[in-house]
Amino acid sequence: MSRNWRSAGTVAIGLGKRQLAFLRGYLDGLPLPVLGRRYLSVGDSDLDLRVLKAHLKSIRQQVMVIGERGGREFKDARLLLLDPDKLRSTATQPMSLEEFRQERDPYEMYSESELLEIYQEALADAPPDRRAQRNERIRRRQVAVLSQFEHLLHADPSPKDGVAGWLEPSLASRLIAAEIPTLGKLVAVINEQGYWWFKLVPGVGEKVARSLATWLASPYIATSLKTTVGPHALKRHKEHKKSRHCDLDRLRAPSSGIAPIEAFVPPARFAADREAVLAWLDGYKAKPSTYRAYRKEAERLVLFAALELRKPLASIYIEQYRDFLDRLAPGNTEDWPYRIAAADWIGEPKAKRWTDRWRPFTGALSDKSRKLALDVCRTLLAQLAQPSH
DNA sequence: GGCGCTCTCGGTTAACTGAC
DNA sequence: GTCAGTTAACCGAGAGCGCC
Repeated sequence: MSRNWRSAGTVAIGLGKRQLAFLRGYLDGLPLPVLGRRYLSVGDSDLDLRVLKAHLKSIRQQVMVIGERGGREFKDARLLLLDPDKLRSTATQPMSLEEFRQERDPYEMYSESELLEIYQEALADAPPDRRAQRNERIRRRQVAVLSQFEHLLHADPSPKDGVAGWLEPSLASRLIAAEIPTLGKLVAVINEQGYWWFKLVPGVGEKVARSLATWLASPYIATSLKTTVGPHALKRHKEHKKSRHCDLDRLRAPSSGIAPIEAFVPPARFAADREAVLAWLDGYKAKPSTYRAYRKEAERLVLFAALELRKPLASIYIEQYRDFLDRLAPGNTEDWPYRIAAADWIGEPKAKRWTDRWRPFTGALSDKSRKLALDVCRTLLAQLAQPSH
């Protein structure tokens, strides 16, 4: 029975108290069928020894994974992989009284009480069996390690935890190979890349990726991590498009403060400008092409006014924006009097609006584009200046 | 996993409309 | 006819996605 993520139906480790009790009983020498009935609730049809051994192997593997959560202090976890039968069979049993009699008193010269006294003296004088003592020490350490695992079972995940401490081993190793070593990094990568993040991880497919994202988004995990994957990473693009407003929840501004207008958080005194522009844009929603073109231009103007001039729209001149557009170019560092570097205004072409890579511009504008931009902005400023606004 | 078609996006340009 | 404002279409690139 394979217990990888495909057959188990889960990517996360799902060990509980019952499984630990199963392992503890095994280490104590109880027969597997007894443990299976008592702790795993397996039916008689599953009492096949091979099935039970597979359960045992799976539990041991998961215990090793959980041991990763404990770091160095659980370096003894590998002791749990030792076969308890071997630990017992190597222990030398003391000679019985009858065997002692045949060896030391074959002709029955001693009375029962005398023989018993000699026997006890011989046992006390016998050299210690070092292997038996070592095995006994290992057994005690096994029990101690198992007790410590009880505590780890209830540990909350943290962003710094390694993926190897929480996920199925082969999955964890693939994430680590893809330079995703921690749960925090995993959430960040999923949010950055979106639903198709798993394309970055060879050997991880859509089904597993979805399962992983769902696990990370579960309330308990999200609360523990203090971060979670966004709704965009849980659904394919077309499915998500039906509820596109959700995108706005996760739009995040880079450190410069630049963000799509829907997510832009301006200083309080400019909040009214942003609202007025959004209201103006609403008037064009029935005309998608116009809405898109106007949003682009209005967005740039609002960001420029709030982040560079730090003035409300009502007090800026269109010439100031013209000067900004004239200077804007990817390599312009010398002839650049503004607060935010030109490079921070310019992003990758085709970057999605809801990613951190998005910027208002993708390069210097052509003459025609500058003219269109200024025309749209002039119209916007004129309409905002009207009394109704 | 590879391939190829489709979709989406930002930038750009051209066409359309109405006022003068 | 000219101009400003508005709208639609096109382009190129990348991502999405189905099929094999």
